[in-house]
Amino acid sequence: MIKSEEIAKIVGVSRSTVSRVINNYPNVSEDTRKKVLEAIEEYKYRPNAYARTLAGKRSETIGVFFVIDEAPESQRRLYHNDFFTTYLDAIIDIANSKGYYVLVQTITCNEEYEKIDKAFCEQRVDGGILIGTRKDSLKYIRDESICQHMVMVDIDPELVPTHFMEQGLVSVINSKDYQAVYQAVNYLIENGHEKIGFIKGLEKTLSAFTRYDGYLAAIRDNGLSFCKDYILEGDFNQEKARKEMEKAIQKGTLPTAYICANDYMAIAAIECLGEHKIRVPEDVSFIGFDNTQTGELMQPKLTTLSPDFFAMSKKSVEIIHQHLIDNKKMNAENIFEYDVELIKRGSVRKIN
Amino acid sequence: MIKSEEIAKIVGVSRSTVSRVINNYPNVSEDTRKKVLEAIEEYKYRPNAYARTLAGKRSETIGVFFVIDEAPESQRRLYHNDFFTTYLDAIIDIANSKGYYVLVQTITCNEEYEKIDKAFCEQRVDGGILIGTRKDSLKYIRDESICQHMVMVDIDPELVPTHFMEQGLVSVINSKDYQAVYQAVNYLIENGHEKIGFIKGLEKTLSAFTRYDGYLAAIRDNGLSFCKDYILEGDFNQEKARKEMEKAIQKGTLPTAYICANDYMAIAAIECLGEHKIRVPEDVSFIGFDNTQTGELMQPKLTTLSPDFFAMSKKSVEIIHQHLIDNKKMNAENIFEYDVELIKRGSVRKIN
DNA sequence: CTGAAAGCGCTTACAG
DNA sequence: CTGAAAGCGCTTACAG
Repeated sequence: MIKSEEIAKIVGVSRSTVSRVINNYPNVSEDTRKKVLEAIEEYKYRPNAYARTLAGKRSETIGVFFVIDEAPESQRRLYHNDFFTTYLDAIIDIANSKGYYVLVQTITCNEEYEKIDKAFCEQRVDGGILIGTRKDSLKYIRDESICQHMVMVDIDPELVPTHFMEQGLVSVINSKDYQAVYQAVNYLIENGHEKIGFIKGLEKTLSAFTRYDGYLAAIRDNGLSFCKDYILEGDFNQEKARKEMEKAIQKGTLPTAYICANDYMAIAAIECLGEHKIRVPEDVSFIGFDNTQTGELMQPKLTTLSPDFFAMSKKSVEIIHQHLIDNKKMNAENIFEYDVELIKRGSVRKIN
Repeated sequence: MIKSEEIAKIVGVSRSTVSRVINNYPNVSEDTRKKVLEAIEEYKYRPNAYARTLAGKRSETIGVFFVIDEAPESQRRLYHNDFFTTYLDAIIDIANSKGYYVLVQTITCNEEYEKIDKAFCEQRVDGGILIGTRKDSLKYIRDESICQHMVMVDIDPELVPTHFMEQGLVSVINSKDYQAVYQAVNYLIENGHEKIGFIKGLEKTLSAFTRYDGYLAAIRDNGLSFCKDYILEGDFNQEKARKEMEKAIQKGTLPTAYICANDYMAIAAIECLGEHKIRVPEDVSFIGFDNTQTGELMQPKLTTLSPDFFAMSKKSVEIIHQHLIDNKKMNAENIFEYDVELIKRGSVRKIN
């Protein structure tokens, strides 16, 4: 591997000058710059990233940390989650296109929040994106270290310590889940539904809470009576949703429509109903959340709430990029909320 | 951020000794080791990864390079591909559990193969996994640089230059797609099918070629006559599969069963048939490839060929891990092939 | 078992 | 506009 000193020797300049050319500094004569550039090209010289970083440059790397609850033996932990994969995909694309490397890590238990600190302390990453944040995430993050360029997705801004926010060290990106579900309830009401149920997500997450909250508010504001039997517990996974639906069927306490905290649970619930010859949307209508591919391919196609994952992940990268470029902290404006679209398909029926 | 020199001062030893403790070298007295460890713990000292690498240690990072054809604007490039996401997920999990970091990059055109070189040259990665390799990939990789610890997934070993293989620098991991499709054809024949069609994958990839090859061989070996009309062109994506199926329907040249180079195309084709009131499996039987979640959730559930992605990606990481630990090259044994399982579900019908 | 010194390959003030 | 020197925070022979 050729190094800057050798390039310098070849061209007949000092290492400093080679460095200036590499870093595109202005104080180099055009003639010298050209010669150096040619040598670099000819000898395929590539500056050692680690030496550069040690000497004061950035690592040009963004860390992506996924908080995952499932056991490490599970073969489909990231994969299983459309939210994660869409997000990760977009982050990689956008970060790559801006010249950043992406370092991905999973966090599967509280001790592993340590990994975030570690990545920052070891200077492996310039900024980080924390995804799938649990409510209690923040207390596992040390004040001093992490507080550089951090974007948190799906976390209640209230939970971010004030000094983090004030110093503009942490940004928060959320989708407007409350409004989304509120709108979904209204849509069902417009279609004649009055008995509207809800399948809940994993309690610990903001989105689970907010989605349910939107449901409750909409029910109340529309003067519908709250019925406990219409609420099914859930954790975003299919298994639990299926069991809860099974119970509801046995009890015979089905509403005419369900809103589900995600598509996967909707799909599982619909399957379960199908096994009992209860049909969607003829007997029960369904609205999911996340706009997964499967929801689009199934029959009937699943009506769902679609967050703009791409815009959100793009924003995540851009925030870090801006921080790094300007080398300054965020302004007051460090909470971003994105609209969620109601995608009307075949799983909701108009009733009388 | 505290550094080794300060730890040394606190404990009253030299930096060398601190370094020995960090690296778990044997030549340190138990007493000293203990004291150093305590100071490290107390002051939350973390060695700077970049300094360590520069001084001769490994970067402890594995690069994952995805070759993707779709345009950068596409919002579901990685995500869209179950093969990629499953693979990536498993790699991250396994690599993380062994203490490696994972750097992910996408390669969307020939020029971007450069990225692999760059990551290695800049010493950002110790080893690499190249996924979704096209037939002509290898010529874009420079001999000298890349030739360290590289695992290639889904590439014809014949195409790897002999000196790469001989020096044990590159390993190849494939699934037994030929045998898989061969078996699938037999399964269809057992179920009474004689008119068996095939929807092809993207020509440039090994798996597309091998899967089709397995089909051709099985047709021939079973004495069935090859019918050109039964073969639909494809590129692993739904759009093309749908169009081709539409054409076949218009021509009226449908076989009684199709094997598809992946599940996505099967799903698209089935949808297309459905729009023409042609039912699966009543009128046409289907076998997919990849065992996607969608295939499992649709009605009827898709019969499919399921590669062991998890085992394959695990092996990828383990190979690199072994290389790095032993610091030696691979033996003659550097081609690995994994069985593919036929998962029998509802999309194949027994006919007379 | 331990320490002083050189070195990893860059960047960055400092001088000129 | 350019170069010599110091420094980034580690590791690794070398001596003892």
